[in-house]
Parts: sequence; C-alpha cells; structure tokens
Amino acid sequence: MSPRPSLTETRRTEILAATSATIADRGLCETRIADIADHIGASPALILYYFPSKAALLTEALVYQDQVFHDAVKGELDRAGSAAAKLAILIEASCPKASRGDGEPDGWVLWPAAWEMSRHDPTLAAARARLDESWRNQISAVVEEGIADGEFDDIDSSDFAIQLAALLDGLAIEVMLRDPTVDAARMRTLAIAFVEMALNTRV
Amino acid sequence: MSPRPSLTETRRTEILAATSATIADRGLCETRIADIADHIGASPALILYYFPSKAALLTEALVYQDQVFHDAVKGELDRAGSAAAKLAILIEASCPKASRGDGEPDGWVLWPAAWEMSRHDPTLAAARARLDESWRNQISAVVEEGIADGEFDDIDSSDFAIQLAALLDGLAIEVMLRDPTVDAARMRTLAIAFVEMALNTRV
DNA sequence: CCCTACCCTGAATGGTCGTTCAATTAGCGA
DNA sequence: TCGCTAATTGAACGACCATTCAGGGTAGGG
Repeated sequence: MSPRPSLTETRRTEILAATSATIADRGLCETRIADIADHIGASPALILYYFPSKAALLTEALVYQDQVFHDAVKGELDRAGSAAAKLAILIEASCPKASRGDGEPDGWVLWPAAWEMSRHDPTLAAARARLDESWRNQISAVVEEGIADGEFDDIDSSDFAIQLAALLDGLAIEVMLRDPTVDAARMRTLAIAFVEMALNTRV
Repeated sequence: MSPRPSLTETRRTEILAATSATIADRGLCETRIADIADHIGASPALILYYFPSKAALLTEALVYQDQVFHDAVKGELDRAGSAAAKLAILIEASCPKASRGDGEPDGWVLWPAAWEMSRHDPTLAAARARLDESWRNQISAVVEEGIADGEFDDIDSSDFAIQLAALLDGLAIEVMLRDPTVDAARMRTLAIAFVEMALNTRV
C-alpha cells in the first residue's frame, strides 16, 4: 500500500523467500524457525518479530510463492505474439527446472507442500483456489484468442483449460520427483502433443 | 513369508492402516505417534514396539497405502470386459471419493504427503516410482489390447499412458482439494473426453 | 499349575523447538 | 550530540513428544 516499501516490508518478503527456500530444501515438516533464520543470517527471534507464529509464516510463504509464480508467468505472457506462442510459454513455465546448485531452488517443489497444508489451512486453501482459477482463466483467454484468430479449432475453452492445467500439474509432479521415464523434455513434448491434438494446430 | 500371518503381521498392518488414517485426518506434519495409538486404542509404546521409529513408520505406511491402491485397481481391472470398460475403471478409480463420515478416509489425500516425503526419503521415492511405472504399464497394456481389437486408433501407448496418468493426477488434486470448478463428475467427464479424443473411441 | 515367551503399558527421560522478554544496538530527526 | 523509535538478539522458559525401559499381564505348552 505504501508508495515505497518500508524496511519492514522488505524484511518480511526476505523472510518469506527464506521460508520458501527452506521448505524447498528441508521439506515442510523439517522446516524449523532456526533454519529460516540461518538462511538470512539472523536470529530466530527476529522471525517471530515479523510474523505472529510459525504456522502463519508457513501459510504466508506458500501463498507468496504461489503469487510470485503466477505474476512471473503473466509477465512473460504479455511479451508473446501468437496464441500458440503463448501456450508454449505456459507449458515451458510449468516445467520444473533442474535444481541448480547456484541460485534459488525451483518453486515447483513447494506445490506438494502447499497441497498438503491446504487441506487444513483455509487461508492457504482459498489463495490456492483463487490462483488456480486465475491460471485456468489465462489458459482460456489464450485459447479464445486463438479461436478468434482462426489459429485453433472452436472448442470449449473452459474444459480445455482444466485439462491442460491438470495435465501440466501431473506431468510436473513426475518431473519434479525425477521419475526416470518423465523428464522435462518428455513433459514438454507430451504437453505440446496434447495441445496440438485438442486444438488442431501446431505449437 | 509365514503361511498364516502371525499376530505380529496383523498388528503391523493394523498400525500401518491407522497411520494412513491419521495422516489423512491430521496431515503429515501434525501426525503424532500418540494419535496413531489412539486410533487403535493402544499405547504409544506399542507403536514403537512394532516399528523402529516414527520416520520408518511413516515411510512404510505411505508405501503400504500406495500398494493397497494399486492392488485394488488391479483386482477390479480383471473383472472388466472390453478395453474401453477397463479405461473407465481406471478413471473411476482415480476419482477421489467424497470423504464419508463412516469408514476409511479416501486414500487420495495421502498423495501430496507421499510426494512431499519422497523428496527426502529414498525408500518411499523408489516405491513411488515403481508403482507409478506399474500404473502406467497397466494403462499401456489396456491401450495395446484395444488397439489389437480394433477398438482404438493405433497410437503410441507409452505416450498416452503418461498423459492419462498425469491428467488423472492433476484432476484428482483439484477434486481432492474441493476446487469449486472441478468436482468428481467434471473430472470423470474431462478424463473420458480426453481418452475418446486420443483413441478415437467411445467410453 | 508353573514356566516361558510374547504382548503390552505406565511412567520416566531427554532433547528439541516455538515463543517470550528484557536488554542492546542502530538509525535518524532535532 | 541527544534522545526516541524501530530493529535485533541472547538467554530462558515451558511444552510437547519420540523414545526407552522395567515390569505386568496372558496364553499355551509341559
């Protein structure tokens, strides 16, 4: 809300990012406040200075990471041309990247944690439902655009959006868990094949 | 190994089932040994009498539940006629059932927990990969059968298996999390639509 | 009716955190 | 430079919980 983020806001997002990283690294159940504090070189007490409790922090961190992912994709989408190109971007964004030793861990590993927590955390559940809906709407919009341009066959864009979103989730799980038969390349191929079949187009 | 299950074996599976139920009910992180013990009306010490540690118990319980699910589907498949009917069974088995107040909770809610744990538990990861492979192989086999019978178009059954398995996983996640736009009925419809489109058949 | 092996438990134990708080430091406007 | 507020922390507290263990029940064989 404030024009420039206060130090408080900066610190809060820093902690949220550290929390996401720690969950990604150690797993949801093994994440301790001390681990998060270590990650930013601060004391455990500082974490509780910015957040009311560990539970609230975990919830906010997963909501935050979710939002970051969606915002990133939305940004990329605007830079694309044809509807087909936009679908390619959506697919690419859904592929878990091989975790690199260097920077941030891939946000994908947080999804199972978010799903697991959503079952008992109404706040997180609501955020997840909202962002998933928005994600499907983005797919629908691209499809409608392609249909209007004559790029795609005239199909039900809502049904397609649910199918593609589900397909990408399911494939991404396998890739993330390093299933030997489904790597990122195979995921890309199979997702594109589905799109081409459903929309009768080339991606 | 022993011809008739010893009391020990009975007790062990009873505890594994109780553990699954507790994880389903309270969530992975909130599952305590005392909760599991309560579930079967025993003391916490008994749990550790049959399992070396809580971590080992959680791993075994998730592997067990996984196995139970796959065995159940395999059993149902054998009672089906046409390849199309078998696909319908696979789809139906993948739909999370609305949790009933009465009996067992639906096993689907354990998947996110299994995925989350797999990331750090090699035993569970291996079991999961093996059973997923077997699940896809079942799909492939049905498709091959349908192709041989002329029921289905001649497509790559491995690719199809990965796609259908992923689609079902992704849809099931939404259903399980009670997403307002994807309930079990919608899931069924969309999965069947995919199958019909890909195989050029009626289910 | 004892004996023995197996089940099972109640009651400690020990450690691990989340959380609190009083005290210290750093920033900054006057 | 002096205060005032916000940021930060070390240390302590207390709860919770996995795990251990010494012993009590119990069933079945001798």
